[in-house]
Amino acid sequence: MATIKDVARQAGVAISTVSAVLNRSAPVSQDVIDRVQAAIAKTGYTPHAAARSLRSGRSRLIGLVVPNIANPHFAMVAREVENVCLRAGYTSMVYSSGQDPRRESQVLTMMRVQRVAGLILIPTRSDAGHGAALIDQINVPTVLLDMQVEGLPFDVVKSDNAAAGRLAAEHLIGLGHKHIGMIVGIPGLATSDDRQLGFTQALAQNGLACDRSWIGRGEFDMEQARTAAKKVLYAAPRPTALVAVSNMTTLGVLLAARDLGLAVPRDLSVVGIDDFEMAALMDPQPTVVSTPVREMARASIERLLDIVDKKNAAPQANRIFEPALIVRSSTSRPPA
Amino acid sequence: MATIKDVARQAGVAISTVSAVLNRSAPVSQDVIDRVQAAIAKTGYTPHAAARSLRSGRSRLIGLVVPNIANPHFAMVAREVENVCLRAGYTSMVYSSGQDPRRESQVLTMMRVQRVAGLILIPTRSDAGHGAALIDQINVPTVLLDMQVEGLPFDVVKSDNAAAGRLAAEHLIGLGHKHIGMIVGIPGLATSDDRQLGFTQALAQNGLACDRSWIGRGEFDMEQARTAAKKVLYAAPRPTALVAVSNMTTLGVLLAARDLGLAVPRDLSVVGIDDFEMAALMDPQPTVVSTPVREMARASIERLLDIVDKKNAAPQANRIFEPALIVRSSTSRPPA
DNA sequence: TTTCGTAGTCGAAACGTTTCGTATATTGCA
DNA sequence: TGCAATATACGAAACGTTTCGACTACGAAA
Repeated sequence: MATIKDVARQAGVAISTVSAVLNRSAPVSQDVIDRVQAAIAKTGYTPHAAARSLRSGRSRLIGLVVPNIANPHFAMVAREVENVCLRAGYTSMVYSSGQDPRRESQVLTMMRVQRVAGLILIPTRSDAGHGAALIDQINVPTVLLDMQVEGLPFDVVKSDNAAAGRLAAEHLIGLGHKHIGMIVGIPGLATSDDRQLGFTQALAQNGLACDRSWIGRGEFDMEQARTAAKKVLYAAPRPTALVAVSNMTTLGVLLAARDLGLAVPRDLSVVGIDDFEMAALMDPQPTVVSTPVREMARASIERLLDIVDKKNAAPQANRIFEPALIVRSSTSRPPA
Repeated sequence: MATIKDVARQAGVAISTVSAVLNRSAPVSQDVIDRVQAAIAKTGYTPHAAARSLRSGRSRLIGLVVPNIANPHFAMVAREVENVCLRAGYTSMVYSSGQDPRRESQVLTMMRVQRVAGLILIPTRSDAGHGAALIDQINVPTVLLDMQVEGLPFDVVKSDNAAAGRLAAEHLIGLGHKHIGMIVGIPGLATSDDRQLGFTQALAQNGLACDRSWIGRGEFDMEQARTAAKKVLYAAPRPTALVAVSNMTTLGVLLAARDLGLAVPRDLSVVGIDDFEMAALMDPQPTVVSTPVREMARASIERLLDIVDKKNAAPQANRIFEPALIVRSSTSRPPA
């Protein structure tokens, strides 16, 4: 492949001059600019990112770590990040942590090997212990997406998760449900914990108790949520409504209801947190607390690039987005 | 950050010896190995991918270009590729072409700048003209996924698209439909063309004509497919069944039917090509010709790594996977 | 006319590795 | 005991850039 040296020879100028043209880093006469550009075209020169980043110490690579790229929710995040990066002359690099701290660590190492200039991280845990583990694995500007991690001093872009849980519960309470359960995710993960907290608070404020057996642990996975929901639905008395902590959880709950021959919403109301692109074509069409995924993704990458480009490196207040209830057909008044 | 130099100093050996330990590229005594490893642990050394790839001329980066990472179908592909790469010590880099040749070209340039060691490409067009344009943009081992491109000498991993179209049509014919239309994608794109070809052949073999007004162009996009399908469904006589060329197209068709107040499958049967993970929770549950996405993705990355690692660089016969019909509730006999 | 500042260009060093030829120590064998 | 062969370790060059100090012209100010 042609190198900057070939371009320089072809244009009859010094290597450093070509570099100056390429980076607009020093004044160059129009004549030379033209010759260099002609030489670039003629040689088919493509800059060598590795050489560039080795010498300059800056990589123009952005790492994105999501729980699972195959989950449409996170795929959407990846798409937004990709778009912003491409426009800004950065290259993004997406990897899945699989919600597993060990794999997360492996992925972070890879990101370090690649010397990414910045990181957007959806963490696998949010407790202080995990924060302590993460802190010496991360040595670049980072924005946390979806939740805070205790002990990590990075900017956070998230939605108001407690509000989401509250909204879901209040909707069901408003419909007259008294026996409301929830399928949560992984304890120690703020998205799950906060949503559960809001849920519990809403129940308490309305004088409702939540039986322990009505809380199931679904691990953000469809099949696990399905199993957990079935267990909850075997409880006596059986809850008449269930809140699902995430999109995959919602699918699991819906399948569990079907497994048990329960009609939604007649026998069981379900409200999910996080919306589905295909909601209109689902059966039932899920009532959902939706979160502005794209806006959040965009906010996080834009904030990150600001920091990386030194436009505004000072840590800022967390960006917190408001969730919104979307009522569809998976909820109704409880059976008489 | 610690460099190999720091490790060498700490271990009291030469830089080249550390390198030999790191890469097992020369015999080193056990004593030295131990000292080097201790030094690595102590200094927290992380290799510098850019320096490594600059010097060695090999990057251990794999590029993946898909139409749209936000489409769950392609997100699944990305996930498989990611997994295989991680296990093999490679790093993958996913980008979306947006089905737009200009953006595809931009993405390919980026991949060249990054000096990827190999490429998995789902092309935006498959005609000879596009092949000619691509050939001088690609200078690394490449595997084409989903379809061939005329004039490109690369290995191909795809499904039997004509068979998919045939399967879809034959299912509808078997149910007794006489008026069958199809919403296709972009002409000049083999996935679409071949599926349409199989579809047309099946009709012809069964003595059925396909009115031109029953073919709509949906561009692999939900909204465009919706519009195209509505137009087709305004035709007189209106088709009693529609085949949709892709997953997004199927969604568009289903929405179009709903827009026009047509019940599926009572008033209109629909069979899609490519399955949905959430099929069980859809209304109607789509009858579909499914394609082994994950297996294809895995086959393509494994083949690519074989080539890149020089294990087997000779071009091989295309890998062609067989599609399968999955009958659900979006198809039935035509209205009397 | 001299001096100074500035636009334009150049050359060489440096970034962190790998690679390869060379040097040294150790072993096996005559 | 001596010598070839082998096993280890080393040093320096090179990969393709960016960066920075130095040099040359030339026009403006004194």
